[in-house]
Amino acid sequence: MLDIALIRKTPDEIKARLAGRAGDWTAQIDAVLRCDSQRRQAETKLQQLQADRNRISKEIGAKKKAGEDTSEIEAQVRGFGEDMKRLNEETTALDTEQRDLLLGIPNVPHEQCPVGTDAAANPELRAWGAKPAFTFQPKSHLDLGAKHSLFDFDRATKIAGPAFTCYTGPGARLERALVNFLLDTHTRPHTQTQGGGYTEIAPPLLVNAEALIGTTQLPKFADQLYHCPEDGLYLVPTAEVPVTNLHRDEILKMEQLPLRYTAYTPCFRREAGAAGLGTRGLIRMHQFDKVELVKICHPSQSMAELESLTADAEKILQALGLHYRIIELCTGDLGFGSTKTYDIEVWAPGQGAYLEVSSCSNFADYQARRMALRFKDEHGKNQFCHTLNGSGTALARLYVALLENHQQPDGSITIPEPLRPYFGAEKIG
RNA sequence: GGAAGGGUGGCUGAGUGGUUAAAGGCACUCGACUCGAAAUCGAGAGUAGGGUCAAACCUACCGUGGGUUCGAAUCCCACCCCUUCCGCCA
Repeated sequence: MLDIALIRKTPDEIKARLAGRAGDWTAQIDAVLRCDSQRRQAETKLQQLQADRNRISKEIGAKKKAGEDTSEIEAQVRGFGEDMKRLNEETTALDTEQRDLLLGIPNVPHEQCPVGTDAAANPELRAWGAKPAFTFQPKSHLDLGAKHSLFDFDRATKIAGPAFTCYTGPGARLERALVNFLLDTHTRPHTQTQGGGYTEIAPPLLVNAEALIGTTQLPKFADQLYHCPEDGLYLVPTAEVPVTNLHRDEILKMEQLPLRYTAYTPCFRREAGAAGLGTRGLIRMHQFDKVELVKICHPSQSMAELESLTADAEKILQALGLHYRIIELCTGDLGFGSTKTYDIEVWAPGQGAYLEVSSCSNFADYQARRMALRFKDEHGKNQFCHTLNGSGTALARLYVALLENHQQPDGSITIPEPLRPYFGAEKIG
């Protein structure tokens, strides 16, 4: 969430920076300012009363010890109780209201973020490789999967429902090979050209509400989450949630930064109201695998870390010989908590379209403030960390791109060189 | 799921309803002593909110939330977490 002190100090600047986003946030900012002023007023009154009571109560203690009569002074302070109770309820309510309001206000876009109203205004920053030239009409991954029995949508629908799949035989092995290849790539010792250096995490797949509030999925996007109400737990929509929250409510040492984590998890999303759900094969499903990259760093480093995070995700696509492009999200298309985001889109010839396989974002201190994630700076002061994350990469769509880009005229699929040790064969079919 | 025990600062560990402004110890920071260090001595040091140019200062925080009381770490209630044992279980 945004810093209330900053909103109080420069409300017009905050409003101006939020103006680039979808929706009008002016009223929301005014509401939080009004609430903040009422809250502080009530809080000051309450504290004044508490101070008086503490002083008098201490006097009573001293007098009793001295054997003096205290009935008069006790009667005097007895009346404090009701006023304090009322003021306490008032401040608690205002405090809750203020937090709720702040949780509902998105992050301010970074100054460098291109201004625009929707995805059409997202600039393409660069591309790698080129669309492969086929001497035949390239097939969709659905046809290729059916030909080689790589996955089974019908039976997955029978046992779970639509928009689920079941990988089978070599298809399941390919999925597993990709997971291992991605994790190995990100966790190997870091080098400037090859990336790496992330610590592998295998987190819980069910998380509590506090964790989801920390990374902004709650309270605003509750309808996208699978929920187990009896236990107060939610299925993770992305490893970002458990991994970023590892250090929630912690004060880290500056020397620990940056922390770089990678995690493979399945991701569960209700996709309520989403177009194309269950009709485009592996492209949009309720459950998909993903290898996530998460960084927690010093504020001065977050922009540089965003560049290297994106580069680390790109290396995967390069290693697999897949053409992709980098899109920067404009202010109107930016995610709720993000201040700057790059999307990586891989070419899928069977779809004739680019597919988003990674979204790399710098959240600055927005998530850190929500989860009280701080570090002690060189002056011994607590500062909020900056957090980042990006897919490295989403598996299902990478799988689509792999099949569709490396398909051969005879319908077989060539496995890219770096993946062969993991898959155990040079091709499928 | 059942039973018992326990949750106090960075760690450890006291704490009969009223100088708890949380003892003592360890670790830490600064200073003194020293050529330097160790030892010793002295001082300081938590988090959050309010307040201030900055301070001073005020308030809250002893697992969490309620309650009793003029006053709660301390008494009462509910819940959460940890440990051990039993049950169940990959």
